Amino acid sequence: MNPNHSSPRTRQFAHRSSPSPNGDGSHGRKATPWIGWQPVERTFINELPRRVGEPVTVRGWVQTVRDQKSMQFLIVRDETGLAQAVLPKQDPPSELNEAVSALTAESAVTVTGTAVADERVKLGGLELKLEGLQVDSLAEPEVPIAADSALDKRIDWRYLDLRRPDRRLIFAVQTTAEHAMRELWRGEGFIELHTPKLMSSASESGAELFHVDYFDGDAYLAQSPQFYKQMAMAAGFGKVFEVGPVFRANPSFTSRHDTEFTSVDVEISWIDSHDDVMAFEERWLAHVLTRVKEAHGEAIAETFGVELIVPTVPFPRVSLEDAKQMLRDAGHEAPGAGHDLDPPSERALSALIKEQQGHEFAFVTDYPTTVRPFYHMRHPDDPTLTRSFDLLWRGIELTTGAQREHRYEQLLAQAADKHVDVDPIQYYLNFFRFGAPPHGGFGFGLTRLLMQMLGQENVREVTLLYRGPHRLEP
RNA sequence: GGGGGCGUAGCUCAGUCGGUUAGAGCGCUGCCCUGUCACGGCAGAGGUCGCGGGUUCGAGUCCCGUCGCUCCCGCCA
Repeated sequence: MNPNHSSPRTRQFAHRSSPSPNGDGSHGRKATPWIGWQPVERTFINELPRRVGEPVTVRGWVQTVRDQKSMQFLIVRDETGLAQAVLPKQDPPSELNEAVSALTAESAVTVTGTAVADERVKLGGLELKLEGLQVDSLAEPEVPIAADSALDKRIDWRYLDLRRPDRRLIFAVQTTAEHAMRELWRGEGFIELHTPKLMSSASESGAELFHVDYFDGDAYLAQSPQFYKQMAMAAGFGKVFEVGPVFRANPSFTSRHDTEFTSVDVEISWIDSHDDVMAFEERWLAHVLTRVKEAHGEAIAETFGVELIVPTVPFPRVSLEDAKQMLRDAGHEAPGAGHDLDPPSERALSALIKEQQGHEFAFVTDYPTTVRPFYHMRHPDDPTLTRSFDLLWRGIELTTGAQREHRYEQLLAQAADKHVDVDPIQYYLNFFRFGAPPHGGFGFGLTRLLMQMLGQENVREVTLLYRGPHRLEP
């Protein structure tokens, strides 16, 4: 990373030399001793209503301190919510009073007290009569980001940004979505793969490769598990999936690209055409969205203002050329023959289909060989077209899929036709020499799914730690 | 790789036609405040206006270069 980028942080810390409330410069370094009551078993904040009248221990972060003349209020946040602790001020102030006064926002604390119901408290109608406090780690005053800070700055301080409940929701949704994916895969006998991310050559995704030194030679980071999914087909695994990282060395500066992201990959044997792949994918996605809506639909609507619509199956399908005609008929520009849709056309097409058919998803099928890799199977009746598809959701490309060419001689012919150097990928071509089943599958961008699901405008918002051309930290 | 926009206090931003001592809100520090809950009140600290050069009596403002961020296109998921 370039030195200019990290200098603001360095400068910030250098300026933070003001004495801590402890007078020993110990901000964020060590826990203070217990004051007052020792802790009992930890209670999460969302369980407090069931513990009214009991002694409880709450552990979390200081959201706010309201230190008044005769009363102190402390708002504590844990991963389940917010709660208020209250402490009358003694004259002179008690040791506990002094400790509360010395707290800074975002400090990590453990508090003890009695949970009591009190209608005056707007925060859930209950509070903790504070009786003990330990500062597990005092935060420096003045955290470097706010809720409305620019995305890039928030990513600099991602762990602070992620303390916000709305950011946490993103990853709770991701967890539910992945779980639902696996639920369906497991129910249908899919096998999970973990394919290597170090490769000797490109996996033909069309994206640029990251080169790495590999002992005395060279290696590349995998752009896709494509070849290995197909190997699993040749191995007789039948149906497979993988959720894992892929690496793309494209200098892409957009809101929907990153250089490392989580790809969801599926491959299925003994299909008749790419229609079977699409039929699986739509059923699978409908299941995922059903589960996410069940678990988080309300929270997503409240937090992000987005209504999650569980799609009906089947999704609309339109061939690429028909899609272009639809666009032209509706008065939009569309790319010429032999070209893929550009992003504005994708957005316009999604909007058109939503308008005409009331559906947010759309499969665009039958791409010409000019825009697809050599291993996509071609139509028997029109060899200029492939048995392939993209899946659009709300104007964004979520998936590319296809039936693959499993016939060795035909595969060689298509490689020659596309001027692919077969020497470095002979190992891949070998997969098809000893009996390969007809098969197909798709690659699916997990971050793009989340972005669309939560109405976010940038994949960086829904990526735990974004990686881009100029971003390798934190 | 091509094009557009933006860089001013810790954060978010304003800054007129080039004019004297660069502002606001939030945050921070101190004091005050009988239950706050976006608490409130008073006071205060905090700025190499991204960086370098130029034009000018005078530059946050205009010009050139450069760095960074961002969005769009290309590429892709």
